Parts: sequence; C-alpha cells; structure tokens
Amino acid sequence: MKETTIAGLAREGGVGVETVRYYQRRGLLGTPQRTGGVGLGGGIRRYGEDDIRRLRFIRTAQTAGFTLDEIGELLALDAGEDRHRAHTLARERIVALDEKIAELSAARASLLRLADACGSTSKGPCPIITAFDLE
Amino acid sequence: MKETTIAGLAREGGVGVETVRYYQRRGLLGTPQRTGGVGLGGGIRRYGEDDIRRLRFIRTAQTAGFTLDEIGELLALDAGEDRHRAHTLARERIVALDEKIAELSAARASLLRLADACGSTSKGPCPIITAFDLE
DNA sequence: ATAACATCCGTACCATGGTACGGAGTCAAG
DNA sequence: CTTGACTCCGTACCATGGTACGGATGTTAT
Repeated sequence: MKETTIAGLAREGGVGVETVRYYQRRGLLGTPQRTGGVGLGGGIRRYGEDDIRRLRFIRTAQTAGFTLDEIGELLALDAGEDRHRAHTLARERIVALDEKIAELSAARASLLRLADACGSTSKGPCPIITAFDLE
Repeated sequence: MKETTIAGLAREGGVGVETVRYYQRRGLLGTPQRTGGVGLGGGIRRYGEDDIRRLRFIRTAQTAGFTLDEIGELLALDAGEDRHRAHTLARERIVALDEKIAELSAARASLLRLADACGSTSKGPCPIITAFDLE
C-alpha cells in the first residue's frame, strides 16, 4: 500500500501541490487522516493509490471538457446509485465532443489553406482573414 | 456598401455589443470614423463589410484555439509582409490541433465505455473513475 | 537536538475572456 | 422639440482554474 505525501500525489497526478490543495478546497479530493498528529492541527496527511486514481481521473475528465463542477458531480455519482444521471452526462458530453472535434477539424483545414497560401516564397502579405472565410 | 452600427456589427458576428467594445480595447477591431461628429466626442461610429469579416475571423480563429493575443498578431500579419511568421503560426497551431483532436477522441472513447457500463438497467454504482482508467 | 526541508492553512493574487453599470451624448420618429 | 432608443466611455465586476505568499508547525538527516 504505497503511501505518499501531498507532493508525491501531485507528482503522480502531474500537477502542482497548490493545485491539489485547490481541488481539496473544491471538494474534489478528500483530506485524509494525518500521521501522529501531536500538535493542535495534527500532522502530515498521507495519500494512497485511490487518491492518485482520483486525481488522474480529474485530469482526464478535464481533457474531456468537463468543468470542475461537473467533475465533482461525476465523483459523487461514482459512489452513488444514479446510473441514469451518469449515463446522461456521458451522452451529453459525447455530443459536445463530436461538435468540438468537427469544429477543430474545420479549423485545421483552414489553417492548412493558410499555411499553403503563405508558404510560398513569394513576397507580400498573405490573406490570413480570407483563408478562414470559407469555413 | 452596407453600413451598420455597433449593434449591427455585433449581431453579424454573433457576439454582444460589449464584446465588440472589448475587442476594440484589445486592438483587434478598429474604431471607425464617426458620423457628423458635432459634439466634443463626435457622433456614432459606422461599420462596414470589412469590420464584419474581421470580427468573424476573430471568432473562427478562437475556435481554432488561438488566444486573443495571437489573433492580434495574425491580424497584424494579415496586413504585413512576414509570410514566414504566418506560416509558422499556422503550422504550430495545426500540430496543437492534432494533439487536441487526438485527446478529445480518446476522451470520447472513455465516455462511450462509461455510457455503456452505466447504461444497463442493473442497480448499484457505476465505475466512473474506472471507465477512464484505460486511457 | 538542531538544521534543512516539507506540510498546513488562510488569504491574496493572477490570466483569460468577457459582462455589467451609469452617466452623458446622439439620432430618428412623432 | 421632446421622447425613447441607441451609442460612447471609463471603470468595475464576474467565472474559471489555478498560482503565490508567509508564518506556524511537522518531519528527517546528521
């Protein structure tokens, strides 16, 4: 049971320590039990595999376009019973992703036209605005 | 030569009036000559086809992932002579777009797994975090 | 046991891309 | 020639997703 501190967790998740703390404040990550805890506030918190998985999930869900609020809901659903809600969220996001991917592909085509138009060695300005006109 | 006011320009570009003003402040859109201009500050500004094209370009360039700062550079290049710089910017963005599209496609696959796993009528929690694990 | 380093916590600040507000000026219709 | 809608302008505020600071405490290596 590999345990680590907040710095190790952050490293595993590919984020900074401050970002982990930010997620804790947002309620996306828990604040585990502290070691010993002699003083008033207690000691240092220890994190395990579950925390690492959870943090990684947050990051990949972000790339899927979920906001942190939505990710909070997903994490709640992961523990809950509402399969229908989870299914709906996933479906909605797939539709949004399909739109986004189409949008980016169209933009890519425009950029290709632009690179082509401005790639020649000929002088003068290249019609950047025009290259996007055909979208 | 269809002319319009800021509200018409905003409508054509699919943005709000305040957004147009914001772009003007950022230097992305110019502030054209005013009508009559009797008082101290002058009258109402009039916008034409070029302004509409420029505004639409800003919006589509945004969907391509350019920041407003980069769009400002592109607009400067459109008038300038630096074809090489324009070509470089376009190429860089194509690479970034390819990465982003791949990322979104992977996320889409995860969501499909998730929708599948949580779509059945069976009870209990569905493994949301796990559905993303295989990325 | 003491130095060096990490953690904890609240609070403040940051960048990006807007959105809102309020007062003054302008324009067109009745 | 007034009313009502629109414009202009500065300035303030907002949401999102962090990032930085600084003092107190905790941990660890020598």
